[in-house]
Amino acid sequence: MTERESPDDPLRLDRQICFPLYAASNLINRLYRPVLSELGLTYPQYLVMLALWEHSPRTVGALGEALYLDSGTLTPLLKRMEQAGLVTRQRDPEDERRVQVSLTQEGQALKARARRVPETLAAGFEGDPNDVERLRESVQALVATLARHDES
Amino acid sequence: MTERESPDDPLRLDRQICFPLYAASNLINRLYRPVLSELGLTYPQYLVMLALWEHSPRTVGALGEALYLDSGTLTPLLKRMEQAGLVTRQRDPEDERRVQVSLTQEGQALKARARRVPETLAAGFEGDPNDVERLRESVQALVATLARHDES
DNA sequence: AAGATTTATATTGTGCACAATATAATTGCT
DNA sequence: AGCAATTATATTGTGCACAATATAAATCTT
Repeated sequence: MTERESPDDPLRLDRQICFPLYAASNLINRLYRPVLSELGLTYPQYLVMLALWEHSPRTVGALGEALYLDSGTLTPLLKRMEQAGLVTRQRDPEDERRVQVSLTQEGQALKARARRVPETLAAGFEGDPNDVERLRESVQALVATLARHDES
Repeated sequence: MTERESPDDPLRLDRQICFPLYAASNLINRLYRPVLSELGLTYPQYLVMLALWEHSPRTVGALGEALYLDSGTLTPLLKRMEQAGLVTRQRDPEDERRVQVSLTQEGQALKARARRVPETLAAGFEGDPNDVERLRESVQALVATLARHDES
């Protein structure tokens, strides 16, 4: 049996800010999974599609900057999406180091089927939409801070 | 080129609540990694240690409930921690279905070396501690909601 | 008490996430 | 022009996360 009752121990699980963010991310992934699987997407693939629906084509690097991911994650993920017929990947003739990722017609068309995803999942978040909105802004601010520290 | 300027499109990346949580979780993992690697821990292993430092032994199921993880994630992770000499895993003689996970002396002793982890990483979060505290409570509340939906 | 049901953990297979490294193209320097 | 440094993506290897399934022990039912 380990020690009991240390309300001021900085190592208590419920005093960490990192843990609820980690748990929330896992739970969200689990919540989205069945909905997105009907579209043939995983959650990270859905994020790539959101980015491309806003602006296509984009380089691998631009996608990574938008999603805070690197090529080690994106390259195999994009290859699977290419296999699925959602995107094409081609070297930029202007700069052969770059790879341009473009939506296919099928990928563009998938947006129509995805339109109801946010409202479908809104139930899982419950509560006052204003609270959710404030939370989103707070976490966005935190992400900006963390990203700044990550670069340096 | 994809469509331009749709500020009210519910599929815009910056309107999602899920994405900043996902990004924050990844960035935190990245931030903790070098610090925890000096302790020989990954971030999920660190969470298991936090849970066990509060209360050991615990069953695999109890750990999973505390961390919102299932046996498919925990079993291999705990085996690696056993290999590292941090925990032991033994079937509960009272109920042979259960596996009790206990801290070893080495695992217990690691807590002393981990004490400075939270303050070491606090810099990455910056800002007013009160703001961070409020954010933690908001995300904890969200996790509770998501967990409730996850069960049903 | 025997069989059906439930519970707890383990296993298998897929897809991230990332550090470290490799490769090749571009840029900068002299 | 020639070569070093930088940049962009790909590859390799490790460790999660999870759905689906398997296995075995405990409980429930009659």
